[in-house]
Amino acid sequence: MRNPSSKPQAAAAANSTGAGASSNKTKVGLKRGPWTPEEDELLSTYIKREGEGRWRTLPKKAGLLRCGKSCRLRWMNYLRPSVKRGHIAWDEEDLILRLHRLLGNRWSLIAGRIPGRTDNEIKNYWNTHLSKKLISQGIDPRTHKPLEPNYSDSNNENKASSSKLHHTVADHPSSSSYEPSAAVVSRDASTSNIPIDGIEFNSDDQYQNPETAAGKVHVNMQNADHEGDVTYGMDLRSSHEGFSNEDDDDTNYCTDDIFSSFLNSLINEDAFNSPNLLQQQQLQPNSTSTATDCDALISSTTAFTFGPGWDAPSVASTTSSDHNDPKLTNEKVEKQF
DNA sequence: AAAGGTGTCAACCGCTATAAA
DNA sequence: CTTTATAGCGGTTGACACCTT
Repeated sequence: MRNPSSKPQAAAAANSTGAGASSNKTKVGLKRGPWTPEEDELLSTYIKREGEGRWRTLPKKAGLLRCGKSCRLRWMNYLRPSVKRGHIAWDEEDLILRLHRLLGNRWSLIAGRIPGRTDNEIKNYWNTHLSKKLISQGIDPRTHKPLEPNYSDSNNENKASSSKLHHTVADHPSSSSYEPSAAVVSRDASTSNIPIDGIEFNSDDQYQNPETAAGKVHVNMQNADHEGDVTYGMDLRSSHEGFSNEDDDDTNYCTDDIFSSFLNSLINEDAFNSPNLLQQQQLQPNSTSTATDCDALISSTTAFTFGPGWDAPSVASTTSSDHNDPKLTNEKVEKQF
């Protein structure tokens, strides 16, 4: 991994306009591009003294020639003490895979479940590593379903002709159909026994595609008014400090808690290793079984009228189509309840 | 060794949601 | 109700490092 500090210094020397600075809407007098150590110091010092927030006025007060948005991003993604940098461990990778399958490209939500990691980092990691990894294993990174047989080949051809493959592949996979045949794909060197939700690693250290894995859980998360959309009945807004929100009122706290439990349950292999769990719970709605995360799952699915019709892959599928509809933000999803 | 291709990641953009005035 | 400010999100870009030929 490159030394993050090297780039800003080089860029500062070159007075670079910075990455992604393609727009001609550059605001006069505002610096853009990579941050210098001096700017980092100014921002850190100011925020430690005055706290976060008021990003619009912050640059001026802190003596920075940056827009507030840029300051916020720099703080959130790089300077915050809680930001963990460095290689993403295999267990984190597992978690990202699971969460992505559940949530799609909800990077902030995913990041909120992985302490110290930022949405930007996870997004980058997904685009540069995981999507390619899944493709190489014959899995559509958007739907987490098996790719069509020729996908890989045609993809490789594209790879040869496009240096931006990791963008185009992630955003526009061509697979619209697939054969739900035994798509047992090999996993890399990791020795994890932790099954991804619905994806179970077998004794050969391979994971089985959710479509073929036993114990497929169906939870109806579709809303009649938004067929195909994912509708979570909880506060989906992420917090980079995990999932705490000090401003939450009781209701929000409750829903956030439920959502956390719900996600935990989905992530937790128990929920998927017990395919009859939902059914059992529904048959015994007054059951006083032990209060576990699975209970939270059940209660949340009941509370938010999730019927037995949702399967995790379809969530990934539908959510991935969501990003063609940017209006369906987390907040919007939340509001649907 | 040089040139061109590819991968990575920080930073940008446009957009939406929410709260406050 | 409208406007404005703020916060936050996902997608995209481009500089730089590394790899391959």
